[in-house]
Amino acid sequence: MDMERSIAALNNPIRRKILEWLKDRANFPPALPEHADLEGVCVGYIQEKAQLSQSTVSNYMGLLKQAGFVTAERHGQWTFYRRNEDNIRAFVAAMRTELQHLP
Amino acid sequence: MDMERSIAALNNPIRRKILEWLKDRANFPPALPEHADLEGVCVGYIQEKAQLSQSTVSNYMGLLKQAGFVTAERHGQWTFYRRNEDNIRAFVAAMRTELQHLP
DNA sequence: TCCATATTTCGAGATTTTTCGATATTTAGG
DNA sequence: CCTAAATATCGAAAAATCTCGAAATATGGA
Repeated sequence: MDMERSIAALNNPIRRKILEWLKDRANFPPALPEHADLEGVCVGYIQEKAQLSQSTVSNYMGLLKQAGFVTAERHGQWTFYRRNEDNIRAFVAAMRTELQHLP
Repeated sequence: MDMERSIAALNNPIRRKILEWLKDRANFPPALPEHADLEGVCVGYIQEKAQLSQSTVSNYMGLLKQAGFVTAERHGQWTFYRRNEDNIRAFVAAMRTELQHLP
């Protein structure tokens, strides 16, 4: 759990938005039929919503991945990103422990 | 609750350390007798622990204050900073709500 | 093999953040 | 009023981040 890297990854409103969008696949266009069974969302769909250049979004996803908030899975030409709920929970817990003055 | 400003304020290891130090007055030198009844810690003591220039620490405390994590109280020449536990709790809760995928 | 598509990586200019020393401000005390 | 002490503010250089377009890589299909 690298707090430094995690907080840096969250220190950007679009990156935080992406994490929120990924809570629900329905926030993105329907998957292609051949991807129907796959978890996660491909970069192109995320880019479309983020309204940023493709390379910027790829960079963003790399930062979120390094921070452990998402995992990436390649399927053919596509990379599917999805939230890593365990790591996200662990980060929230760590923040709470570090910030809050617990008795 | 300005998440943008709050996260930016936390996006620095020394600023986070300062918030941790402020959990316990005992992390700093004993207060002067005439300050014995006052909550909070003066900038000089924080600077001593942070090992950064006076202006940097003053700037840091300003950022933490703007984010709502601390409050400042002037007493004579001194400014005493202390944690705002309510706001810190509120921020942790907001982070949890924003990040975690709650059912 | 060649091409099209999806994504990553690279290089660079623009912007923001960091951090400092110098200066200004505030207050206490003589 | 004058000085000293604590803190805040200002201005600037260095470092980091943001964001893009171009180029490189990976994959699937004709």
